[in-house]
Amino acid sequence: MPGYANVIVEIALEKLDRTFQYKIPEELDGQLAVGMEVQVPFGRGNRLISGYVMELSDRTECEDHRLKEIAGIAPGRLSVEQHFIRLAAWMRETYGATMIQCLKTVSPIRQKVKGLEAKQVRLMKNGQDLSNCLALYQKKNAKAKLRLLEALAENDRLPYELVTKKLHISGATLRALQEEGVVEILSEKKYRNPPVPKDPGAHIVLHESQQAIVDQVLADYRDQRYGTYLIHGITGSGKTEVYMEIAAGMAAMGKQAIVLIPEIALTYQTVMRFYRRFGERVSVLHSRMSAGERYDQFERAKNGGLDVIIGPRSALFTPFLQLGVIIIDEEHEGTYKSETMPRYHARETAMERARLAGASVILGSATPSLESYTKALRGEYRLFSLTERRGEGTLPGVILADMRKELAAGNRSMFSGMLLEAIEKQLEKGEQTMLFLNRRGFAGFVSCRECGQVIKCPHCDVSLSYHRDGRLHCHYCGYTKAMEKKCPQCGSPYIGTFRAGTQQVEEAVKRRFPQARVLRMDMDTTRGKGGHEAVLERFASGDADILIGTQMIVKGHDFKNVTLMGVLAADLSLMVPDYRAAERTFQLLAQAAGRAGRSRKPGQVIIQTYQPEHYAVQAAAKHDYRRFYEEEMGYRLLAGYPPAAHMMAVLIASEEESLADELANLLKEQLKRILKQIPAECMGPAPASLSKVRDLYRRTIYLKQESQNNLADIRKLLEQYIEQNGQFAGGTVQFDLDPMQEY
DNA sequence: AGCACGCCGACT
DNA sequence: GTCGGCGTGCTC
Repeated sequence: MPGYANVIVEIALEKLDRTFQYKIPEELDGQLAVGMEVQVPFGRGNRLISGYVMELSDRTECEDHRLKEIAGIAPGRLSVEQHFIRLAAWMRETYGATMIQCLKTVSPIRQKVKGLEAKQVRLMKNGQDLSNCLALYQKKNAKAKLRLLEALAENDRLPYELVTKKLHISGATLRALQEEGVVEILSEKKYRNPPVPKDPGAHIVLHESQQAIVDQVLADYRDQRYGTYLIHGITGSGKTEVYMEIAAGMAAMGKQAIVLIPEIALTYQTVMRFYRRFGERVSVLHSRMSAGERYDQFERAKNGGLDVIIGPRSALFTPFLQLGVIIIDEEHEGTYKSETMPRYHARETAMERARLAGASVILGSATPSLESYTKALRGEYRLFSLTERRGEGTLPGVILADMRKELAAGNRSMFSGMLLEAIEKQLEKGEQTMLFLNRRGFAGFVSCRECGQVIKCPHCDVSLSYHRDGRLHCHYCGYTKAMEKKCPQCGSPYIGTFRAGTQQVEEAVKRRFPQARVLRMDMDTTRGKGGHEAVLERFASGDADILIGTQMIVKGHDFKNVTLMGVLAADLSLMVPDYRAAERTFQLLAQAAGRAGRSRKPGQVIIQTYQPEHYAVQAAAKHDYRRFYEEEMGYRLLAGYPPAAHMMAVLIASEEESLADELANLLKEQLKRILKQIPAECMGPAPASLSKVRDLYRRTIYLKQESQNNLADIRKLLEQYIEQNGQFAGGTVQFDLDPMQEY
């Protein structure tokens, strides 16, 4: 039996990102396990605080006499906590962050104190009393107290943070003042009501291909085969119904389901269907929820009050005691990757949680990520395909409009003749049109409007970006050259950065079709609560003939009367300097192409492009995922990009530009030494694509290696180096495994 | 975060 | 000298 336990203490301070070793007393021998909550004596006063067991061992690095004994096991301990501690440890190992950061991400327990309480300091004296106090402290030379009272005399309530940080009042001084009755420390609690469920009890009849998936997953689960399943289902093939039936099957066995969706606001319809099916037993988390509301829902989940939870990434950490399945809808979406530390991917983390809990994972998408599809082909995931549309809808016909020909024919407007004609007809028929402006990656890439050629980095096969210094830069390797005056391919002078926004499109449409009623949906028109839904409701109710928008209009909304989808600048996102550019483009186009004609009326899609021959455009137009996959995978294999290999971005940031460069070079030098032991391809340092953000100068280094473990080892060595080197105090270094975006 | 230690100026 | 206040650093 191990005699020692490494415990991480329950203190909301990141400086304590380490474990403390305790002796295990005889009476607790054999009762402790990793993840358990325990009471330990801590600090000089030996006050009892709670902590979590991180590790059990029978050896110690400390001299034995310095170690204290664990006082006892915390009451109300639960096995979920155990999973969460292990999950946090896995995240730290995989993505590189502090244990505290990982624990905070994973466990609502740690967040509750901070999230629920907004601490304030309030003055309790006024008038004569106050003057007396001030005089007294002046006499006693109590400078800190005086400083605080003067500040409070002007404003009798101040946030706790401000008092301790800006006014430099220590906790000890504040407590003394509270004892004297001069100030009061308030902690405000905020609770709000959970969302209200609506009309439960609807039932669904599944198509046999759908039923087959449900049966297989549930049968495997009953046989304790907890696998991962990828459902590749075209838009409208009824994936959501499959999810609901699997969740219902789990609920019947007393097991719970977590359903992850990319953005709650964009999948309102999906959420409503779950409400109708599960009523009180389902809860929805969304990003606008306060920490308190979220915590309430987690409590409900823990107490057995829920069968299903739906939410974004963070819903993955719902403390269900009998987790049966984790479902990830639109698994290819970039929002599943966290942009703050730890930079975890919800898909991978879901697998780990499922592994710990003994649960199944369902991934669903019309356009699976290359990562998932590759694993499915290798047999690591069970692959299901749903190839038929539910109901009467059929896949719309897709026409490509070659914008180079339009230009050659003298059409310099943003609409092809074909699209104008089609819109005209729609207006006559009284049917609705959506215009999708693919504006992802507005970054200043440079393209030729005659031949469609994009200027690329000779070393990296990504587009070069035009910077304000008038030169072209590669964000991966740092290569730079002067701006071209003519197209290097065809010599055309019509070369430049591409610019177009939804506003310009709206104006152009209004000019061309003054009689049409036009709605625009973008960041500007949807700002504020319920902005998306308001615009979509208006369009759905027939308030407008044409809806213009970016990404957000192609996701998850079914409009019965929309029979034309026009895609402007389809290839815009092909030119983003990112190895995932083609994948993103294909996903967006395929989604747009599946959007129109979702009722009895047949739909039509017109895609305007400067590169009609590009495989991402071609495959999307033909609704042919497999063709896209083969081409793209060939490219990834050739260039060594994920999923053919793993990649890690090292992000260096500093307020001082020279220091950012210095640190980047220092890391590169150290990397060169490390790479002698663990070989890997290394690119950079280079300025990040947004080389200055919020007054921070940013530099990047990229690493490629076949094994994820090797990258993790390199990261650990770099972390060690950074910790030992004092020069890194003026900057930050972050690591991002298999980044979803360029930096 | 909380607690003790040690430094520093003021006062008997 | 000594006392009280205040910043600093450590916590198995």
